[in-house]
Amino acid sequence: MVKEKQVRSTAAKQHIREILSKSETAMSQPEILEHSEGICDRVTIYRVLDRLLHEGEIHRAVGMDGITRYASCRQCDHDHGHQHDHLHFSCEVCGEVTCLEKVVPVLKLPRGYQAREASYMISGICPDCG
Amino acid sequence: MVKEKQVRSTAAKQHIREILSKSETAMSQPEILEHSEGICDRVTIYRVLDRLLHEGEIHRAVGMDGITRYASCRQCDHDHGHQHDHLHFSCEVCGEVTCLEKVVPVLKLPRGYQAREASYMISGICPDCG
DNA sequence: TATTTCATGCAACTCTGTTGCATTAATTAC
DNA sequence: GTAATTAATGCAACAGAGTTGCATGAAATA
Repeated sequence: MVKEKQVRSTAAKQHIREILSKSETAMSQPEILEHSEGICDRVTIYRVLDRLLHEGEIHRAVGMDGITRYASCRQCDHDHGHQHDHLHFSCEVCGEVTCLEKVVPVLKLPRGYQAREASYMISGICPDCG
Repeated sequence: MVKEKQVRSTAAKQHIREILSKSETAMSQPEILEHSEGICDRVTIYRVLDRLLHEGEIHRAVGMDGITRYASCRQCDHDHGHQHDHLHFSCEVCGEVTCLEKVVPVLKLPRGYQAREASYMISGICPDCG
């Protein structure tokens, strides 16, 4: 019998969830920290993000700069396997990373490879900066 | 008149180029350092990789771990714009990142976005570890 | 061979992300 | 409501990728 770790609702978690759900762009830990008004430590932010990630409330994408950014799940299809395989765009001018939830790359993984997580990132110039 | 910076051939550059061309997988700076037999400093490796990247000899992909890995250009199509938009697979067991040069994701970037570099990464379990 | 200019080594640094541990707070059972 | 349980937090310290400044060394060119 495996004991499931119970999910606890805390102030930090609610706060971070709200920051992400209000954001138009995917946010990194430092960006979240800026908007958190000192509600918690930066380590806590990392840990809350991990939990939200595992609980399926948010997804992440790694930018060309190697920084992980998080975004809440919106248009993703929870009924069909809960995939977050849409494209992300990283602007080289303003630095913002945007979820392009409607753009889902099509590909065929060769035999033998088992996919668990995808990160599709294109960097360039976004409409606002172009 | 803009003076082009001349391309110089050095021992470190040749060595690193050879390491990458012999590798079956995309390599990070620490991995290259391990195979470099102390031929040069780790900072030099970063700088050489930057040069090879700009000269179009190699391409890079950022893994889910946020680490940048480099691979030499082989099957990429130099005659048609020199794109390195193939898929990369990051194994969660052995940690290796492989170029799947034959798998090129198909997508349509929305109007207004200008692409300059792409990084398509799927993590999971590779055929050797599955 | 001398000159020019690029490449290298070294040290120090920045930044993202992680870990250990003692303390605090949310659940649960009573 | 209160005590017991266990997860969450804060803090400090750490790890590792990647960068920068500067003096030195080594290609390429004439």
